[in-house]
Amino acid sequence: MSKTASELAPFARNANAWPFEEAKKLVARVERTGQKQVLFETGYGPSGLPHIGTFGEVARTTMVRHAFETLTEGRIATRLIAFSDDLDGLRKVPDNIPNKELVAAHLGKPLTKVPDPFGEYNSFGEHNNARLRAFLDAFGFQYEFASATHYYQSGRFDATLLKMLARYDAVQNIMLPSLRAERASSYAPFLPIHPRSGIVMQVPLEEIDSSRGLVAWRDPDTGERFETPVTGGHCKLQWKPDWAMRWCALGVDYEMAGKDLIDSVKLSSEIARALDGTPPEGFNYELFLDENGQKISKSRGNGLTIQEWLRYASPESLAFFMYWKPREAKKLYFDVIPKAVDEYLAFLDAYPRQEWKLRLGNPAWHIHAGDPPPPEFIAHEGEAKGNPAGEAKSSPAGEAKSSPAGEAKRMAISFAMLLNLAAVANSEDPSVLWGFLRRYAPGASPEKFPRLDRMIRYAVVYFRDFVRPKKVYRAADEVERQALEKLSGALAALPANPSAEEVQTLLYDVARPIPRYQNFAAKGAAPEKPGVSNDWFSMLYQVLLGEARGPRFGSFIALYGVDNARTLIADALAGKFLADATK
RNA sequence: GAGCGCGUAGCUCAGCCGGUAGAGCAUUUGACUUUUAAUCAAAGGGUCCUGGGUUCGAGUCCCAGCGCGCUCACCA
Repeated sequence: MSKTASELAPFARNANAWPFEEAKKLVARVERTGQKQVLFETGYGPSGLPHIGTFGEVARTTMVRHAFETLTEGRIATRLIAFSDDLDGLRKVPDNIPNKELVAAHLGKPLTKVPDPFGEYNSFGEHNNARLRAFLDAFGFQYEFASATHYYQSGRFDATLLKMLARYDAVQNIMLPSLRAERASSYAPFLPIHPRSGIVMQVPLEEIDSSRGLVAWRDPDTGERFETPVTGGHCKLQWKPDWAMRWCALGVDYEMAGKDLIDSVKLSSEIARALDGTPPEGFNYELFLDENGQKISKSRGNGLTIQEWLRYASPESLAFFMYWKPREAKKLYFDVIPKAVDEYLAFLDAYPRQEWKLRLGNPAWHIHAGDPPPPEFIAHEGEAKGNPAGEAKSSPAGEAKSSPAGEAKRMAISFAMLLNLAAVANSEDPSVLWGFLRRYAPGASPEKFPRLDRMIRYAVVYFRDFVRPKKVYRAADEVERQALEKLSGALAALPANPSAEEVQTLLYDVARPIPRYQNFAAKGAAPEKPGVSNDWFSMLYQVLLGEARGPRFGSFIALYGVDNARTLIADALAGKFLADATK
């Protein structure tokens, strides 16, 4: 299944999947500079609890990183740092925290100086950092964490900070034209941290003394004058200069950013050049939109949270969503989940059959760092082939016949199909869905198909939250009511655990004497034994399941359980579903 | 105003390095289970936004235009 690095590299050089296109920019950079290491960066703002965009940025950056390693056959070391801007001043109290008043008393201070409202860490900043790391760790991302506070205070930025002070005018010449006159008059790239209050000050600078490495400013309240070194964590930088300084000080080679930051990247890049640095490679991905085409924002709470996605589908499907068309504005809301799941599965399914050229363009390759798991599929007719883990692995791409001769027809179960099944079965019980699947492939089981089992569990949750509320039930009229009551009674009289056939026969027998459902044109119908029309079954679906169509009803009841079915009938007749529908 | 993106079947979209327009859903028809879900088979349906250009050949590349959407221009 796998190829050695040197065998893979030629394919990688011809690959045009976007992570490779990005990685090629880095290869060119490395060839230009002769550097032996490449540094990737992703950054996190101070408001910073991890969210779906955080996942996307790290996942995408990781894909580029892996593509780069493939291109260079692992000869160039790579690192990814997750940089937290925890020295930024806290601008407002977040809504979603306890002890707001405790935090409010520290507005304006660096996050690492604000007490932790959750009482778990030394500071709010450290709390957020811990959350970020836990989040990234949960997905198994490989990264090194970096704290702005720590980096500033350790002196790691000092040399670059001093350089920026020396190039103060150049930086201002870049920044000022981008600002409105009003803001420009007071703008300074250095934000001194007030030696007494600890607040990150946004004040005009009275003096720039690069020989002594400090800036002079005045407290706007008291008028007191202070001189503050730009080094050692006594000054924070404004955002765009900060970004530039960090790139230069750390030697960042790659950082991607959303399209809303295009102008910022441009300005920061200019500043980086003014510091004799080379801005990183990178690209601008599109923002996600909500169902109405609006930008997703944490404050507005529109769109989809990562927790919500993961309630309905796997992390891999989310990674697929992030891989797919990063430059196009995509809507991110519940409806896209089933499609993302199914497309991911389709790519996973195709992977073993593909040649390497195609494999390197297959999202599954990028999502799984070059080693996608084998697809699961169940087989029709009698024996389901178990999961072909070994089988798929041992069959090389080029010669992979779709299936050995005589093997039953294989079928990948899609999320859409499971949702359909859940809808018609009206069930949140995974074992009911498994029951339906076993009718198709008797050998199938959760043990043999763990991923399918997981998907079924996701599907029933999705069904419960999104599909079931859309069901349209109708009320039974008098004839229908009597028929259903009769059916319920007849079901009760059946022996325990009836077969699907028995129930199906019962259904016909119950309907046969009812004039509305008689059909003399039916196959095998006779005057003394009328056939049963479709209307009977249609009524069952509409009244009991809220669907226009449904499963073979005898099979359904046999799987669903006679008692459950009788409860279903009772509830329907009691108008329970109607009441729910009008809510 | 600037930047980014989009415009292909009724709907949602795919179309990689130019080579006879595709899928899913929807619609219609058929197969199968005592007629009904899933599944399978088939059919209908397109001025690829418009106009130029390059080319033997353009949905695809280039230019211009039209329409739509988003982002930025205060802070990160």
